[in-house]
Amino acid sequence: MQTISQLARRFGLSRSTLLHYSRIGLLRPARRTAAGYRLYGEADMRRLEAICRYREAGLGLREIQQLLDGGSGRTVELLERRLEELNGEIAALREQQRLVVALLKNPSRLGSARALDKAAWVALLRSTGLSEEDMRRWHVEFERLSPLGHQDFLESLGIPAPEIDAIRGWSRAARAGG
Amino acid sequence: MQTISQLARRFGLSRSTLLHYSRIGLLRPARRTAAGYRLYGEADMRRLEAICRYREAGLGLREIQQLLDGGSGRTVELLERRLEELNGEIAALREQQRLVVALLKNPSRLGSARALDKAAWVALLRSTGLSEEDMRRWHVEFERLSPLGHQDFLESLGIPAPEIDAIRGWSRAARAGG
DNA sequence: TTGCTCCTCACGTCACGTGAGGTGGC
DNA sequence: TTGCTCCTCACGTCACGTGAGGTGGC
Repeated sequence: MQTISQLARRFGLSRSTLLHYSRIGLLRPARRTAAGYRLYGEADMRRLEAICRYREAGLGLREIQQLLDGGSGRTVELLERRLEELNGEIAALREQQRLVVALLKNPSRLGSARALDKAAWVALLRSTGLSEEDMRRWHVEFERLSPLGHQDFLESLGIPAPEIDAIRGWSRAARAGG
Repeated sequence: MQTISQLARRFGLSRSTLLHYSRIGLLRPARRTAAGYRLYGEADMRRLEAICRYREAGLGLREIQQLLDGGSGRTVELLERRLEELNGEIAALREQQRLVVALLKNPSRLGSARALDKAAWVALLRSTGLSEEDMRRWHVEFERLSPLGHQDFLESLGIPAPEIDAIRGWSRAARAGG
């Protein structure tokens, strides 16, 4: 007979995994000591081996429980269903892969920020809770950290040159003054 | 301006998904009516488009929020990381597929582990008290003492060639490094 | 007034992980 | 007595789904 941590070590599992299996009734220890310590025996080890095999195949704990307790009548059926599930999951991940590659290849779709005009951008910032004063400070900070980036950004919004000059003007002034 | 259900229908999402995005601050409506109804505008729609694109690529909501709010500086980095994640996930599912097929092909393994395939061998070693780390060291030692014997042994377990190469690869590397 | 939409909690999902607070055993 | 192991709650994870109980708008 072995304690819960001994069994966990032997199978390369965590103690909390076995606690979990015990709670849900997937693997109940053969005995308990007077103090309530779980004691696992030979039959428990064999059951745990089977559990690990099915887990590695990606079956859910509830399915495994059905297989082990309800006889092996539905084993083949469950495994074949799992095989189809796996095909679907792999196909879905391949599709995601395709999308990520497409995004990496075509940077224009990366940021929708470039597509926003001034009004939309201001609305967006407001909708995230920024006040007029917050936006003013944001411009000042942008100008301080990256003057050229600030210029590019304002141009990308389609703001006319004189207004850009004005914005950058008071952004610099605020930094100097504050 | 549109209500939450109208926006959901337009994007093929559920109302509770948009409620969720609103709660976590990923997509906050531009306005609210006096009665508290959410009202979404143009900028919100553009943001939601971007959210959907990244979701289809499998990014987490927190990552998407960082991308949309924190600028596009880390976009490429995040997408490349996602690509690597996807490679790992697909490989893991393929391995599961292999295991399911093995179980279906060899019904004797469904019950108790009789044949010494990989799973049975690992279970055996584990039942003698070897941890994951112990087994790693055991492979390294085997590779050092008898590379060809190591190869033969792995083949006898029915392990596919790429996995054998991988195991022998890190076995050699560990020896060189340690 | 009837139906439909909207709102905000609050709990459930899946397989555990992570403390908190308390106790057994050498 | 010290240090280690064990125990049982109970909450967190991730992206929502699903009621419950109450209200706005045509």
